[in-house]
Amino acid sequence: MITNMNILKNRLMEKGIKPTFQRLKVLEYLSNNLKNHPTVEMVYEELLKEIPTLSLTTVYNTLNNFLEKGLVSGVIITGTEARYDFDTKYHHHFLCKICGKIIDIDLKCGYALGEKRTVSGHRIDEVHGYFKGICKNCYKNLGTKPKGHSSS
Amino acid sequence: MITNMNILKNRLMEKGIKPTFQRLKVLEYLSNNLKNHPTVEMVYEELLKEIPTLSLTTVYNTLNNFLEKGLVSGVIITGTEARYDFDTKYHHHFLCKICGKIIDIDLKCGYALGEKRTVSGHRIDEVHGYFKGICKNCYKNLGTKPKGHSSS
DNA sequence: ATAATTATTATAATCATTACAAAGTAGAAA
DNA sequence: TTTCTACTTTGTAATGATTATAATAATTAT
Repeated sequence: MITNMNILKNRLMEKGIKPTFQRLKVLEYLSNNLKNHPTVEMVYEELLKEIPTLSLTTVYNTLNNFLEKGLVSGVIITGTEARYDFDTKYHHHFLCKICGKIIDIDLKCGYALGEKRTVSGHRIDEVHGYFKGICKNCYKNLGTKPKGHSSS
Repeated sequence: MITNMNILKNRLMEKGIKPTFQRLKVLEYLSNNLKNHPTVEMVYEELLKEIPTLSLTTVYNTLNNFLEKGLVSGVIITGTEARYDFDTKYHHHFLCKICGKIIDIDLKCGYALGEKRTVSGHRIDEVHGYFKGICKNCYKNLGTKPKGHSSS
């Protein structure tokens, strides 16, 4: 257990969110999956084991609520589904095209760090940045597993 | 007419794409809308005026084809729909929460410019970055139009 | 011209997300 | 405790973007 329930409860209340059981559980799941950038489905499937009556709508509502209140941050990277991050500190992401893993990236850049307030004169409210490519680990294994010696 | 048909035709052929009428028209539309970051729907609706038999599927197929061949770049920024950019030079975007306009942003950053080949040891294939906020113009007009003096 | 390949079209299917209304829950007022 | 009210959760249906599929059309090679 990385973070205990009382701390999570306080985090909710600080943001003016009533700490219901479902909300606590969603937040708990996110806090225990800091590196996974979970999708709505991932949160739902996992919590369903503990809360068999849980509704997918509740997970959507809860995550949207958290997002609005700045309790979590959203990661749009695959284009097909939203992902959520317990870590709200400014950071970027790297999506590996092979293993599908999403890796946190810290850049020493005033924009990436959220230090700059404007860009080209426009007021910045959110900064999003991501890379797509092949992660260190998959790249290393590329030579190891030949792609097959089918034809030619 | 920013770019003429022959140049566009050559661009298609260079990338190994057969220059059909529909493909040329889609590419022409993108080249004439460099600053609009059009959605599939925008391309479809506009071209339908010239090509009444055009299918939405063709626009999807064509844009995906262009994307794979690196003829255009994709912009995922609103989260609800894909947008396309004739300009494949590395650049970032700014989405104004008020007017909805997407503005091109050039950052003097090795990552943003696509100069760096790796980040944290991972091989970079694509770089995506965007800001959300209030654009210069909308911000200026904020004071001008009070939001109403309803209650309180 | 005929066959083979590729492109386009139309329709249906899919998938993530949102809308909506019913049912449940918790706390305040009586 | 009971009742009232507001908010939460739930389940189902609707939406909207995108993809799959199969039929038709056009192009290229034989």
